[in-house]
Amino acid sequence: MSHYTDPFRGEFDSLEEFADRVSDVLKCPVTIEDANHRLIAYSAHDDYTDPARTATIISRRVPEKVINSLWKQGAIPALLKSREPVRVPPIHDVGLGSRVAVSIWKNDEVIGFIWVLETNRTLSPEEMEWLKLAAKAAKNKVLQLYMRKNKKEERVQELFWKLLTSHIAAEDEIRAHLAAMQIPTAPQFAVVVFRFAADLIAEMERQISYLLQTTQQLPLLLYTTDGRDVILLAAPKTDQPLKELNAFIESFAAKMKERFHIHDVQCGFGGVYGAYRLIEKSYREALAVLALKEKLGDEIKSVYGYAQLGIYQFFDFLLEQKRQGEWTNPALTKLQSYDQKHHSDLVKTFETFFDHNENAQETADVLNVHPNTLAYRLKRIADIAELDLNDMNQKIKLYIDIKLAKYEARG
Amino acid sequence: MSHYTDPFRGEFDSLEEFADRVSDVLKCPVTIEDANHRLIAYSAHDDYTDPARTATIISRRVPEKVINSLWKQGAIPALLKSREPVRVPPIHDVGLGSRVAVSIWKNDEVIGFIWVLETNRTLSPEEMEWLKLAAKAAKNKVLQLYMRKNKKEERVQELFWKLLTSHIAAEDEIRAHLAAMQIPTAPQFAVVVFRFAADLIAEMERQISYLLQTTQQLPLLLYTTDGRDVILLAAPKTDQPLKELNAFIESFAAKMKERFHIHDVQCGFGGVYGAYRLIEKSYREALAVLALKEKLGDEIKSVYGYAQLGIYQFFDFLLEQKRQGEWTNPALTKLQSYDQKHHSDLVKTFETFFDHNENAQETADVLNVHPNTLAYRLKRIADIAELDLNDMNQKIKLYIDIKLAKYEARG
DNA sequence: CCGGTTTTTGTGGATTTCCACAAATTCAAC
DNA sequence: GTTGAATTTGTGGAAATCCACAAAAACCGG
Repeated sequence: MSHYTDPFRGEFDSLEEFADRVSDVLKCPVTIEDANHRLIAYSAHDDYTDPARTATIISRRVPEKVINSLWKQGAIPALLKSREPVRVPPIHDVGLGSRVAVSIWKNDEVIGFIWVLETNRTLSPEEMEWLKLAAKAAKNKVLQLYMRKNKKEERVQELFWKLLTSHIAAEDEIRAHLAAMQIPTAPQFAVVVFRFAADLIAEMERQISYLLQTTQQLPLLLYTTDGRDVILLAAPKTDQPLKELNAFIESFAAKMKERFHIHDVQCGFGGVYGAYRLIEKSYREALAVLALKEKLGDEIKSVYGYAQLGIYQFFDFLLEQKRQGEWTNPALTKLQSYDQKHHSDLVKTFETFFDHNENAQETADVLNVHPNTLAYRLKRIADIAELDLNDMNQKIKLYIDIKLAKYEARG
Repeated sequence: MSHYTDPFRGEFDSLEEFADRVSDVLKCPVTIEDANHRLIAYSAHDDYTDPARTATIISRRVPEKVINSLWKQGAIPALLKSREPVRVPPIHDVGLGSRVAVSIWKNDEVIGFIWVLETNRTLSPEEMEWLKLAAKAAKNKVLQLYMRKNKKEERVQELFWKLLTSHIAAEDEIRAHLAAMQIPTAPQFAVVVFRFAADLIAEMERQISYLLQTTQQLPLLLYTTDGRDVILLAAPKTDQPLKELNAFIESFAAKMKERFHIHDVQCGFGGVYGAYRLIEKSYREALAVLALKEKLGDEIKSVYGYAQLGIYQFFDFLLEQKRQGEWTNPALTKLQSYDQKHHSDLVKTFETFFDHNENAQETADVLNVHPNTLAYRLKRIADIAELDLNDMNQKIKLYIDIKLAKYEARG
């Protein structure tokens, strides 16, 4: 244990062997992860591990909730900033015992981590120094994996683009390709597109990739980028795929903001399908959502899925129709001219009423008027526009025409 | 007063003179009407007339409510069947005193009526015979008017067709033509089309024309026919034109049924416009309503106006889109397959719910289920289709897709 | 036929809506 | 300014909705 010997010098056949060596030296269980918290290797001769480590080994990746708490607690940010070992106090919530970690660097990029679980002892400062040496020694081995993975990823991305552009039509062929690349199949999937404010630079892409890799909410089969867009093939597991996808997107956006201070992420996803040849359709739909968001802004702020676009799905068609034919809604025209003449807000009232699901209370609150006022205005609208408020059909038409007018104005 | 003199032999300059003569002979006020109850002439030297006669003379036509009661009471049907005079007892509701009437015939067609108001005397049988002679004597004079009017009508119809087909574009020119034919202008109008079960034969056309002529609910500017269709240019007077038009159509259909036993009359009307060049558009819209009715049947049974078609206005367009693109609503698909598998009625439930304006009570009644059942099903629908029941947008989309599927199935 | 799930119906009470009417306020035009 | 119409707000009671819970009833696979 003198400071001029490097216990990690020499060749190791595998990272497993290396992990065992580190474990031997430090007399603690050791795990080695890549930059995305995927398990690369772990020491085998340990009598005790905490639940977090067990789970990591079982699933070959660090559980998301553990990663989350390590972010919150500050360990991961620290590891990403410095080459010094970091001690993490126990976090009982997620079954994490006390441990020490160090990041593995290649130039100025983190490519992995070594974790040392302090089972019933505490590493001495000297041992901490050794850990630093271990991180340096691990670099080359980890890098090899990293390179190999990147190579594979390139080929996979190429396949993804073929799917996104419908360059392979035969379902069998697609299945074969996926199998060859060890990409799991899934009964249903959808294309998700995140669109950032500017073209993606390497640094940012790494952060995004990191976030996606560590997400375990829903399996991500394929991944690629295109200018400002990050494109994913996500495979929801339950029979409520839309909920899953929405939750995933919300959490992704939240993490982007909180960890990397990146706001301004738009997102859309297409239909959930079960046939691979429909990937292209799902992609088109995802792009359609984003295009609509650009136009409509707030109107559909919290909508991500094409399926949830509702009537906006066919707004492009309608607008085209409207522009070529003489499409007028006399009812709307009357209301508009009434509004103009009397400085009233009938159109907006109706729109808001429908925006809030015909809920009187809610609408009145939003408009800052008495519920009776709302009722009065609706009656007025019915009179002026000769609209039968009991006829959903007519109401829908008016609503669509109002939205369409807005859409047209911006479009 | 002997039976071998005809007091109406000889020449009369005008029908007015003739009316006076009849009045002199029978010692009662006399009015002469054409087949459509328009006033042609009336005797002048009368000291007493009842309110019905006064109104007739003022407006130069028999008030509609009087016509109605004469139909109900049976006088007009009798006059149309026989050449014998008919005595009508007083009908106080409409200000009608006791009177005797006879129809004026040309071949086997009624071309007018002579009315004799029995002010303070009752016609004797012999006087009734004289009245028959008067009817015969009036024939030629009335016929002249009738011919002249028909000639004019032909030219007017020609003009109407020009308008219906947009053969005259300049507003001024149209206005000039109308003025030349003494057709009143109107600030707003719409094209109404009645479509009968079969091509119109002369007899039926006469009945229709009669009904339209005697309608005073709303001014009818122009009239023509085309195969099974009767085409009108109607000019609503109020600022609730749709209500007027609907009422007119309902009452027309009711009278058709009740007086002439003609069912199976479809009807549609186009938009209400103020510019003559839009007559063609209104006509196209009226035809669109009829075409949709053919397809959708019950769905829009009680809708006549294009404006009230609501979402169906753009169904043709949507259908086209649906057919060429891959337009699927996964939510609907899921519901349908659920229905199939479990023999349930989720789609129909949702549709009915919306058909009845999202009214729980009403819908439950129509479906013959407990309101709680309805609530349960809706929650189930939300789960299965991943539909947010608080999001009007999504609900509308589903509703439209349901209707569109129906429409497609029939179209 | 059983056992479990899904669906339907029932109950009761808190909450909300609906409606009619009236008072107060605003607005516009004379 | 005044006047009258249009609009907003307030009030109260009947009706409807919402919700949670529970008991039936129907359905389904073994």
